[in-house]
Amino acid sequence: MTRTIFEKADAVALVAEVFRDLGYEGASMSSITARTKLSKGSLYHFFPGGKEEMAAEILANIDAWFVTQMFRPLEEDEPRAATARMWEATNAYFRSGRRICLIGAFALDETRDRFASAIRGYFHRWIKALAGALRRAGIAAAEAQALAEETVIGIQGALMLTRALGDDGIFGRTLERLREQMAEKLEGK
Amino acid sequence: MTRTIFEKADAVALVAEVFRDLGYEGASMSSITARTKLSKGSLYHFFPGGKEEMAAEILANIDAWFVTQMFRPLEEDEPRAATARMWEATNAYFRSGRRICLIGAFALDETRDRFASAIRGYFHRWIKALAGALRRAGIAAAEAQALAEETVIGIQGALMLTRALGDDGIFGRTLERLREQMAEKLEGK
DNA sequence: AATCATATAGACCGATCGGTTTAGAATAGC
DNA sequence: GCTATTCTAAACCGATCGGTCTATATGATT
Repeated sequence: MTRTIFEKADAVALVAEVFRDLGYEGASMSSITARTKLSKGSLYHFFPGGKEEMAAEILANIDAWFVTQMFRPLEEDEPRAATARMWEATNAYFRSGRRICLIGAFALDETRDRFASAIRGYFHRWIKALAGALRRAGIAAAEAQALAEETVIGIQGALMLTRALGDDGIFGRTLERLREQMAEKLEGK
Repeated sequence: MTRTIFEKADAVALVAEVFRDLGYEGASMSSITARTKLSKGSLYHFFPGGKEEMAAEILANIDAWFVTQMFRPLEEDEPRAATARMWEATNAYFRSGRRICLIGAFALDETRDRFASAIRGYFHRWIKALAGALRRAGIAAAEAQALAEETVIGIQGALMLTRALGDDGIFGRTLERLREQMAEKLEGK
């Protein structure tokens, strides 16, 4: 019996890609084992709680990435540097639109109910952190909040339309438009 | 054996709501029969091809609604009246954000592969029809295309964020913002 | 080298999946 | 009012579902 060693972090990343492709309900244990090359034994060793635990850890893992790479910088760093970093992180994470937002996808069907607080927490913190940075950069509170919301809406909408049309260009030009729109408000203030 | 009579159109609408709630993979035949009160016999009478045929007919049905209520007016009617009608139709159809876009949701997982051309066709025609109306209203071709794309992105992003945060207000204020942004470009031109 | 904890492979389980079939009730045409 | 057709109900089917379990291989500890 040959044995391949995996780290749990690898398992989380591999299973995440399957959920990203197939969705929570669409990702069956057999499709997960087939795509990740992890046996059921390995999967249930890492995730005794099965699919639900896999998804929960994946969401936590994504959230943690955004917290360190994006939310905390927005909350703590110099706002113009932090927003610049946000655009880079967004483009990198979503691979120029070829990768969907798993947390957003989960929000659209009943998977949302299982992970409602994680989903809400992620988007709430993103918007709040961004609004905070914009406010610290001198934009009025209400306008900062609205701009932050518009920005996240635009990113999510662009990810969806990219997949729907199979057009990679959409994400890049949407990000560029949102970035310029934000830059104008930052300068104008 | 009591018998309840359904029209096929009713069946399409009932099953559509189940797909909307649970997603394509999440909607099992048993959950469909339970929620719609249609027996398997009835469902397979109306849709001999099973789930896939149900979903295909639902998508066609949604598409047809948008074609008559939104796309054709945008393509043929006076552009300002047609865009005004689009905002009303959008708000009505998505029930102020409480209803998701099933076609968009399908685009996010592998369900997309089954219905790729229907999904692409729907979004492509929406953007093209809207861009055409904007051009006829005097906006330059490139700007009209970009504005149409931005608008659809904003609508879809708002639908997603509404579900993710459970906040009904998002959709309404996003629609209002997009409408005003469009109005400015229509006036400015 | 022997021991032990950890990790992997895959057979196996009951439940549920999508789908088929059979039987019977309601309606339409005559 | 009879018959043919349409539609509904639910038992039933093999396949697949998520999940459990056993056996075994590996790496760390000694």
